[in-house]
Amino acid sequence: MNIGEAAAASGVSAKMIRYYEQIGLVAGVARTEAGYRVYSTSDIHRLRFIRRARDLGFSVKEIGELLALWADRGRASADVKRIATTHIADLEEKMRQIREMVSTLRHLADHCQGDDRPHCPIIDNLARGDLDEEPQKRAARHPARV
Amino acid sequence: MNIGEAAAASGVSAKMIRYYEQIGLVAGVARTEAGYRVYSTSDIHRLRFIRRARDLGFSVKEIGELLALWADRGRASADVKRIATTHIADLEEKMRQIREMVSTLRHLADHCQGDDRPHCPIIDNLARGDLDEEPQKRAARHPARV
DNA sequence: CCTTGACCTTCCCATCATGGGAAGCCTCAT
DNA sequence: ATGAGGCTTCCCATGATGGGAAGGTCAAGG
Repeated sequence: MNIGEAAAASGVSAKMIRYYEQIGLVAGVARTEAGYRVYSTSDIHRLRFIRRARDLGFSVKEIGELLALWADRGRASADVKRIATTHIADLEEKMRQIREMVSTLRHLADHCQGDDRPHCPIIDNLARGDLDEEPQKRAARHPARV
Repeated sequence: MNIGEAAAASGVSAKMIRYYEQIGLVAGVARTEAGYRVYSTSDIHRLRFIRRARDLGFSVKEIGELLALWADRGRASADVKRIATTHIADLEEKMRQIREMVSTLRHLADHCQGDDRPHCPIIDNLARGDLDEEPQKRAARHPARV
């Protein structure tokens, strides 16, 4: 199987397949004499695993760990679960941040006339919004970019 | 005011202040003879506006538009509101995606024993999870990285 | 047998917002 | 005058992804 067919079969773009190979997420596969990459069905399975994990928002680093556990017949399911629950917590933290933004924004937008006059609570809030609602909240919020 | 003081006063790091200047979000400010940037209080206000907008998740591009509207005494509040509501919709879309991930993951994690045995529904799902629940859903999901 | 188009290869660049760090200059307090 | 700490510019890295160029390869049809 060519990389193009592998991409179609796995749902991972050819670009990304090469990238995953480069960063070591998938081992270098076989090559034809001309240098074309050749994929086996087990390579495809691995790529599908990766794609599914990406769809669930796992980082490449986490996927590497999951792949290792997948291959490890003597794994402890606790190790898998730990990765998953940590990831869930990350996602929930992001959701919390977004929810807070949305609630502030919606409140402001609801009070904006949205007509052709200049007065606008949204602009007002940005222009004189308090800088320091709760300092440590900001500090906690800052690292995680939304 | 030096850039360091401006950073402390605005909540925007010196690095980012220089960056915003470079991409034109803030105009080049005055300089001392030695080349040090000097900030006025109105510069600080602008930086605070930017920081507040960043905290609400606006992109740099959107902030540029908001800054222009802020400066425009003849603006229509409808223009501001449009930017805000579009942004709200973006955030809500992200939230929806994350929520879906979390719900899948939580379901899987709830059924994982988390002990020292290898059996694990999380790994099983990744390994043989359907690739194509709803193709167009995936397509819609893909562009927006979480 | 040769051409053509669709593939493949590598390499470089861009995104977006942010931080790290080096090399060198400036300023202020001692 | 000296040293600490600030400032300057410049380059690099992040994470996951796409775009595109230059050039090699393969298969099908004339």
